[in-house]
Amino acid sequence: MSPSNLSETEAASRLETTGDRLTCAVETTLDIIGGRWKVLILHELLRGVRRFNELHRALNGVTQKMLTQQLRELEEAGIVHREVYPQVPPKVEYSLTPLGRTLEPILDAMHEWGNHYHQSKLEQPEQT
Amino acid sequence: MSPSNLSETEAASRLETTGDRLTCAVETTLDIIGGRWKVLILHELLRGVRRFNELHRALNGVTQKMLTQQLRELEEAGIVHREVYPQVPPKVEYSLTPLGRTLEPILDAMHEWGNHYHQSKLEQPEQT
DNA sequence: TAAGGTACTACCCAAAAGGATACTATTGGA
DNA sequence: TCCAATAGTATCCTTTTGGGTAGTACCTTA
Repeated sequence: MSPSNLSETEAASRLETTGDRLTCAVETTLDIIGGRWKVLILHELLRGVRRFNELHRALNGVTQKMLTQQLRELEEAGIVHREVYPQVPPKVEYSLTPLGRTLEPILDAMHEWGNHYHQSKLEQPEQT
Repeated sequence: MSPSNLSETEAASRLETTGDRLTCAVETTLDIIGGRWKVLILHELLRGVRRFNELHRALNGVTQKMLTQQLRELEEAGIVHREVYPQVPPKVEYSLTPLGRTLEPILDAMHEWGNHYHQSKLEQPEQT
């Protein structure tokens, strides 16, 4: 269960060759940012620290339950940091961890491709 | 409903400012590659043309139904091309369209980040 | 005394995604 | 004659995901 005598790089790259899921590293990324609200949360947090209700207002349409749920998943993945201030009324601040911030290039690339895609769809709406 | 008198770039960038989904371009990308098997299919097709059964064998564990479904969605999005040879037994070849090939940098970035993530998890398995 | 704000949980429900199994048409080969 | 191979459908079922509503604790303000 532990990495034992493997070096860390060996252990990490083994995830690439073990079993039959050859691109599981891509799927790992997808697992983490693939939720319904995750990229929107990430987008907000890339701009700075946010309180729960700030996120709730920024992500028009999200329910409290969903927001909590997605934040917990991101927290568990080590992407966001949750800072609770023991005061009343409660105050909780969410921010990106250093690891979370490394997602920025991917978000950017996806943003760019999304635009590129819309563009190409406008140029050639359908091509059977 | 039609782009009418907007230039294409104007129309495309409007998707960024209209409504409350500010990062919808990122979500567009996620919609397209976010399926359970999509990135694996993309990974295979980035290496070359594949027949249905070749994909079926390469994606260990996928059912025919799921494979067909995901391929149809990718085809509809203009990402993959489906070439049917009218012969018996049937022969169908799947390949990436030029648009599909533009996804490669994103897949690469996600692959790299996934490895980076595994790496960091090995270094710091948990940090409450 | 009552309402309001914050950051949640608990419970229930609907829809979507994913999957197992069986079936199809056609022809070549044993 | 019967089986295998290809590229699928069709039908049913389970799991996951997403969401709505209500309720909670505590303090401040009116």
